[in-house]
Amino acid sequence: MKVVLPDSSELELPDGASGLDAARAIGPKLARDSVLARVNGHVQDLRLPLSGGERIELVTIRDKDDPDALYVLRHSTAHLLAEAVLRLHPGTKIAIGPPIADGFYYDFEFPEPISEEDLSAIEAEMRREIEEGRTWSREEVPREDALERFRAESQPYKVELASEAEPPISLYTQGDFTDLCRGPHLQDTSPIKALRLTGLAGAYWRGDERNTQLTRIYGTAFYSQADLDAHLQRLEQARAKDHRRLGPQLDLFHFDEHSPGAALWHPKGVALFNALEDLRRRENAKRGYLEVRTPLMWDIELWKRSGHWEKYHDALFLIPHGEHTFGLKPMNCPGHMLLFASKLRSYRELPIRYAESASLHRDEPTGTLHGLLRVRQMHQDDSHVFCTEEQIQDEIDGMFEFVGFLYDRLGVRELAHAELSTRPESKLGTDEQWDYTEGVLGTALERQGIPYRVKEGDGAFYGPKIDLFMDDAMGRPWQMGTIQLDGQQPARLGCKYTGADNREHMPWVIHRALFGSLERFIGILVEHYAGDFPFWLAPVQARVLPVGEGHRGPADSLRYRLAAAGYRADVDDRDETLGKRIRDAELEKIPFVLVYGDRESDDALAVRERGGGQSTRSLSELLDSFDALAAEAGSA
RNA sequence: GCCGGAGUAGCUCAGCUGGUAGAGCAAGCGCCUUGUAAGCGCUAGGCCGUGGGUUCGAGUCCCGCCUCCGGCUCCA
Repeated sequence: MKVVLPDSSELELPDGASGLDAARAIGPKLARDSVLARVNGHVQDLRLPLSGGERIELVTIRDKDDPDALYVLRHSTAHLLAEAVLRLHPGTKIAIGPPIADGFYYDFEFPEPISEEDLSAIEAEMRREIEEGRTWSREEVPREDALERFRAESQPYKVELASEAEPPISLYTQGDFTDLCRGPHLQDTSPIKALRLTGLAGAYWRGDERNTQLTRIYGTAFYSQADLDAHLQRLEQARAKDHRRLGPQLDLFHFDEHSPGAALWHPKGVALFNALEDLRRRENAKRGYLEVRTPLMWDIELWKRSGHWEKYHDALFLIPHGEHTFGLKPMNCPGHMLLFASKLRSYRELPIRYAESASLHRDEPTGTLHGLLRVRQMHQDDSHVFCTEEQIQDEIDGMFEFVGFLYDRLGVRELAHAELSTRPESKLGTDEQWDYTEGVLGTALERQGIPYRVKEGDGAFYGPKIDLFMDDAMGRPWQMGTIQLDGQQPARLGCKYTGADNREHMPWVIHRALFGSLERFIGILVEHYAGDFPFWLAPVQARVLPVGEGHRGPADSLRYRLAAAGYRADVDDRDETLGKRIRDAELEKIPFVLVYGDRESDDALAVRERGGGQSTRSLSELLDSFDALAAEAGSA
């Protein structure tokens, strides 16, 4: 048979030859260095037979940045981990051990609990295995053989997996350790040049909290020590962008243990917050949104009527009050429904777009709080659009235009990806309604070309939704904006309008938040810019530094004239050297520093830009450039 | 909520096997009178997260709780 190589040449091989045989036919070095075969674009274990006509590519240890090459390396390292764990902790039950984005993990049920201190011994054992050398062999067996084997070894999780796996069932063995595994795997341990166990965590079997909690060990591996070092350095750099570190450091906000999950916003943080709020308010107004305010606290009877109580009452902060119980609102929708329903509406009024950014409270589980990214008190740029069925598509399209506008202004478009969630098991409404609404959202996403995946059954109980996500500095995804269609809640809360046919109709409601939680959005912005905000967002846009004591008066006057022109400016007149104050301004990432001494006047200001560029400009020139910078960011 | 880890001065951290708590930066005061990324000196500052226990004696050992960190689950 013949197979096709990447350079389009053909290679003649005996029938049934494997990827490894192909490598051998080309050269001994290639055979030694190959880690997997890519056959017609799909990864395949080197040991598996090829078929005539296939396009094959051999991935080697030199392809050290190839994701597939890293996957196979880490997958094999995970097997070494399991071998080491079984040797050091006999009686451990092994579950699954896949490669993941930056490494691998393996889930175990240990006979005795282990702690992080045990990891170094396990890691040393893995190193010993590599030093000794291990070769992987692959075999395919009937299901019954696999079941028997894992029963004999008292490995219940493997028995469960083997009983569900698609035949042929493949087993990989290195040393005296055999694992049920689809592969592919390395030929032997020699390419594993650097490894590290990075962490320990609880993880539920099959991701279901009703199941046993297993112990997950995380690790990573590379083809060279330098690559591991570079990886660890990248992590260090990402940690330096952590908003939980930068926030207090830049004097934006902090948290106090007496109100977990609720930020204390400092003046500079509020400046940032308000810059976003101003943008939101201005752009909402341009698009016909009407700002409203509804109560913070409601009798829980309202949540029972809206349908939220049944599913979400655990997350409500409750306040007993006489015969009644009130709850802090976790969302604005019922209030907006009541506002709409407060009088008879005509189809001529639609669409009505209510917007509100009130404080919302949700009693999130303790273990889930995470700086500004997961809080208990937050503010959404929330809105509810009441419209007819014919208006839905236009409204949705308008929202996506709005999202694109905001992302471009804030420079975060490339961070965004989306999910479309369809009908859940427990839901309100008929299948026909769900067919329609899911279709509308899917169409809108495709028109916008936003990358997305479908999550079957993950919709809200009242309608399908689109969730917009962004990744933090560590690469963890967070849900930001959301757009949800709702044909149920308006009915429950008595929303209706009179149509052109003079009959009563139910409006559709589109729930939407584009930033999502302002808190979370600011957290992402801080990490994205590492605190180096664009001029229009910077909490302090300009700082005036009087050279000597005698320059305090003119420096103050300059600062107030900048403020009068609408810019956030302050003065640093501490008794410190100029060099020290410039250094501090740089560390605070202030875009403009104005040194003011004997040589300066309104006609000649000494301007230093963030990072060090210096120039001399008149005050009016400076204000012109401020105006230009602000306008560029959509702030005008 | 679950698993593992951590909590010492405003911040970053040191404090070995139990014996009366330390540094740098920041702060206050003084000197210097400053020209584009750290001037010098002095001073002050700590229910060692919190409640209990063991001990002659606990920052240090044990238990509960709180908060935070890494994950898991959840997230209208």
